[in-house]
Amino acid sequence: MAFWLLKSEPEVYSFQQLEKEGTTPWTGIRNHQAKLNLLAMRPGDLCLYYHSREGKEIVGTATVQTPPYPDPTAEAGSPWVCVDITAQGPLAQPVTLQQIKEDVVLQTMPLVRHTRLSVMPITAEQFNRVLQLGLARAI
DNA sequence: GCCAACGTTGGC
DNA sequence: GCCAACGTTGGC
Repeated sequence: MAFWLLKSEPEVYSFQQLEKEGTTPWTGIRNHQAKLNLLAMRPGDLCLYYHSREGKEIVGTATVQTPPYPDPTAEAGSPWVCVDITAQGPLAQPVTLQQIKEDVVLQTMPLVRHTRLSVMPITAEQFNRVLQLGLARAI
């Protein structure tokens, strides 16, 4: 099983929206590196859901439902793909970009250096570290 | 709102 | 095939 981080601008498509819909096709990826990452996804893989710009924090987790398939929002014959993802659950406490930058385990995620990559692989250790930080409740 | 990073486009 | 111009993303 593999672990991923997905980025979305909450004003475009938020984690709350994903929770409401349950499952959604993760379409519209038009970057070749991100596409390669989508192609490596398999059903059952686990994803962290990051809100870029408004938020700048990891807010929840999702699971990959399908293998990669041609993105229906792309021109026929184009190389772009998508997968269906399902909301799993929100973090009790979002993990902020600042926390990520300060954490020895998390600061090596591509999110920090490759700020424009929207689908990126992470390690099991990083996934678990975010869950651990996300369990802490704010006072 | 600004700007850095970076991908894409188009002229040559 | 090079590179300047331009558009987009996303942190600050």
